[in-house]
Amino acid sequence: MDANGDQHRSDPFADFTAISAWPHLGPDPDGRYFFGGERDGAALGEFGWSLPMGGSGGCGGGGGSFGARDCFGDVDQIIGAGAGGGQVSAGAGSSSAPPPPPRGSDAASAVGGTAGGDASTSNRSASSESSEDPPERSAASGESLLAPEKPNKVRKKGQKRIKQPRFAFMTKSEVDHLEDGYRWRKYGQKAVKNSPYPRSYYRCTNSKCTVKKRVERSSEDPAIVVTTYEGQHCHHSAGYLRSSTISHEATFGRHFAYPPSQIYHPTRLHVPIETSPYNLNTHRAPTSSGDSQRLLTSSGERGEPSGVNQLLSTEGLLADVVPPKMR
DNA sequence: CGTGTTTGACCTGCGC
DNA sequence: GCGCAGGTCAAACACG
Repeated sequence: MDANGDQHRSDPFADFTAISAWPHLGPDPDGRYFFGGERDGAALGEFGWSLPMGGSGGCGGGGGSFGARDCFGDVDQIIGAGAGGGQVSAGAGSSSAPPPPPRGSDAASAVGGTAGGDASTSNRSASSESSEDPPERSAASGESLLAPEKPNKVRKKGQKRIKQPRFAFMTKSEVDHLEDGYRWRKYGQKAVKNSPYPRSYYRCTNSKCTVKKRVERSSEDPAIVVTTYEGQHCHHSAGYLRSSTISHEATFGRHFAYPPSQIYHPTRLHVPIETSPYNLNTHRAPTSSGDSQRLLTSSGERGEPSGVNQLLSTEGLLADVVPPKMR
């Protein structure tokens, strides 16, 4: 509507510049939150994530750069050793190679990862709101994991929806919905203004988990998929395990309980993928700084072709809870 | 039958 | 207050 506010309005991440919900996280000099170093890993961990952060050490940098820690370096392999270059290896890397078991779980677990437990509660339905999923009470602890209140018509008037911690990253991929070990249920799709590509909304299928994610393609580069996660998983990726007798959670670590079918299935994740930092403020990967490249190189020179996601680096801009005003 | 997707309608926040 | 766009709901539908 307001042509003026189009930019802002269409910017799904415009509000990512708020205060951190995590005490151990701090803003970059420019006030933004990037994943870098252990603090970032911690942040991701709190999301129940162990995103590859690039090569080991030394990658941390000033504003915008995100350092990669060893713990995440391992993850790099998992997601896929970068083929270097920073540009997509369309068709490059053979995609059949199964990713090595993630070992970065220690970092994540150290952070608590999903251990936070009641980090999030269900907001899926009015019913869940009533009984066994009491509103978030961890806010007091500073985690700001506020109750995922029913964000719809059922929600009482005046009650504002509270944003949950979010982070985003962009990935070069042919597929929109990247596997991350969790089960997601698509609950909506909307056309995005100024973009020919729709935005899809997913919710974790775990009834007690309120994590959501939005997936959309960059209007600037259709090859790039921007994934935004919101909230924290209050469970492990057990959803997949139901169909698997193999506990990858036990094998790979809590944060990488990938189902065999997802990890090794050549037809599901064979598309070369490259994930790069995503500046939620600028909607761009900080390619100019070369951070991505460096990270990519540091983690990708293993030369291991990856059939799975090539998560080169993640500068998921940590977004976090912003003043309860978005809805 | 259970689970997931599609899609139009509806709600909400925000700028004007 | 209005209108737009983002976000969500929920019925219908598809699929294994």
